[in-house]
Amino acid sequence: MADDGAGRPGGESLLFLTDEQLKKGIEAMFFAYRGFTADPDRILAHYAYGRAHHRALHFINRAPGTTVNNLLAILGVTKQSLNRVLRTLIADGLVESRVGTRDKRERHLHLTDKGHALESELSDAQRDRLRAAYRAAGPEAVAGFRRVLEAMMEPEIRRHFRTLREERA
Amino acid sequence: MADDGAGRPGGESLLFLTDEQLKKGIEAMFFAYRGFTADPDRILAHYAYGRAHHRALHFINRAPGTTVNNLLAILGVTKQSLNRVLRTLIADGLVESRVGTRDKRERHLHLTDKGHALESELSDAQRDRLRAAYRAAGPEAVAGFRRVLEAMMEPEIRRHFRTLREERA
DNA sequence: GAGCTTACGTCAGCCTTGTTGACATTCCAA
DNA sequence: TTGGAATGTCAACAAGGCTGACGTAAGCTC
Repeated sequence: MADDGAGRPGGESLLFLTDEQLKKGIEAMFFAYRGFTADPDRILAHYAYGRAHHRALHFINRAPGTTVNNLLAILGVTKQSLNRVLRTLIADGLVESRVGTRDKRERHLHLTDKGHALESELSDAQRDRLRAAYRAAGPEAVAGFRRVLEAMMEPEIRRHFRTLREERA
Repeated sequence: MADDGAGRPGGESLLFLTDEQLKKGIEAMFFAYRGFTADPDRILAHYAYGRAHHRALHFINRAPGTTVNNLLAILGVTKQSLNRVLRTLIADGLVESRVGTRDKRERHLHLTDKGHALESELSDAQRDRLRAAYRAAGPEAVAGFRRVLEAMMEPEIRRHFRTLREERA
């Protein structure tokens, strides 16, 4: 460790950029992500669903009426992969697929009541963990957390992410 | 900027705990984690390895001479799953497995030169992304980022994580 | 020294979730 | 009318999780 010592004027301490600090950050991401998914994973196991189902439910809930192609782009998977998940969700009555009115090739996806119920259950668990973490870390930490996460995204996704934020303010 | 209004004495703004803010946090974690793994994933594809190999290389590098059981606990997978990965890494000459001296039942894992080379390649790419994100967000954001991530981990892992930190200061 | 426990490896089989490639259908738009 | 876009589906495959069972060597305990 050591090197790049104190805070110089105009250039704050760069200790947070040492390889050691960066490696700790990498590990923190790994471990935190595991914690982040642990609660929903436990719940999903009861229903014989997986993370892929959770993600689909989440984003359909966030953008009701979204098209399959849209969802594909957000989730970053192939249509075959998404279709498998979507098929079971539709068959199980959690998701409804409506043929588009303007463009009948498109399918607009909506959660049913049952779908909302599961989405809420998953969402509640995950929010509880995040809320606890936010509370423990404090509001300034949360702002920093969000800034770093945003900077870590692929540029195209970041644009999308920011768009979503504005829409919902 | 934006949200979380003023700081009241003793009890700062709690706007960062609204469901909407929490959902944005959840999405940020999802998208950021994808960015976080994107570069190593691309590199791994060249070598026909996957994320599991990366994780093994990372933690063996971090704790040279670690035992299989140790690694199992950190990675949170079964020994069968780890073994599959370890076997290929050993067969390909990236990892060396040495019989323990004190306890001959244990295998102590080390990276070979070749192993170090790949680990560095992966690590460099991932650190570059994190470094760029840190730089963009600033040192205070980084501190907050780390605090939230730590608070998000499972308690047992958090203890382990903090132990590692102390050892390396 | 006998017997239990631990650490590790391995075989077999299963699941989820990702991938490619090929192909059919529907329907908008030029 | 025809090309291309959006969607769905089939088949096959791979990575990387999992469980269960079994074997071996080594350490520990009585």
